[in-house]
Amino acid sequence: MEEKENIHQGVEASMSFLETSRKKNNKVENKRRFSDEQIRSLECIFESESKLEPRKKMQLARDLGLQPRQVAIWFQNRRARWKSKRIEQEYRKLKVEYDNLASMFQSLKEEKESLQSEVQKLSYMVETSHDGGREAKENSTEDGGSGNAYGNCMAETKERFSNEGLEDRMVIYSDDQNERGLTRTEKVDDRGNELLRNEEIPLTALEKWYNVDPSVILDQTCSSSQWLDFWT
DNA sequence: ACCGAATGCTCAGTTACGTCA
DNA sequence: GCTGACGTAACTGAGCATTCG
Repeated sequence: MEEKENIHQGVEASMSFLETSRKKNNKVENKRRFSDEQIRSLECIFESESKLEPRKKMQLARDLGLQPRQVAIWFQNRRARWKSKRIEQEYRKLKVEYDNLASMFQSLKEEKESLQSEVQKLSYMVETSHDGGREAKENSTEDGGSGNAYGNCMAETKERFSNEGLEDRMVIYSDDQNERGLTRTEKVDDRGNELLRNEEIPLTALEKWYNVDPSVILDQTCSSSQWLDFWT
């Protein structure tokens, strides 16, 4: 009963619309909104099919007391509204994903910076201990060749490092258990062991694990800013 | 088979009206 | 009552597919 009244109301609205809709310049003079019932029916059909076949359009127009053109325009506008809503939803979803990635990138960036400064610190420590070795070697020649154990050890190691590959360096340490190793052991007892444990091993380990020179890592990570620029 | 006009549909963009705070 | 924002019915023009002579 109420439904029929609604449709009747809609039909009346549509009829008055048709009678008075067009005047000068083809402009709509008295635009009427569709009734709730008309909208409900249109929405109901739109849910199952967003495009209407011509026959269905005619039938629906008859049922709702509208012109087929009005039904076609309603579907057209409804598709447009649906599309803009969908674009809005997709935008929101992408924004959330972007924000998550951006914050993940930020924390990775901070972690990278802290690791870089740690590597720099370690490099500095290694460098200063190498310099200390050279000083020690110089001192040892001065006191007649008997020498400073730490200085000899470091000077020898440094020299080998500059001439040989990483694998060779590892062999040197294992070979030191032979006759040469013995003399070294004697000498190394006071300071050398501590040095190797605390400073040399971390460096060689670092080089072995990454198979690169730490200073190169620093240079590369700092300079390869193409993708970094993208984010910042 | 090919061509061009007519027709009908969709879409993006725009206009204009109705409603509401 | 006036006004600006907003939602929406309707229009416009372009592009595309189909039909028909």
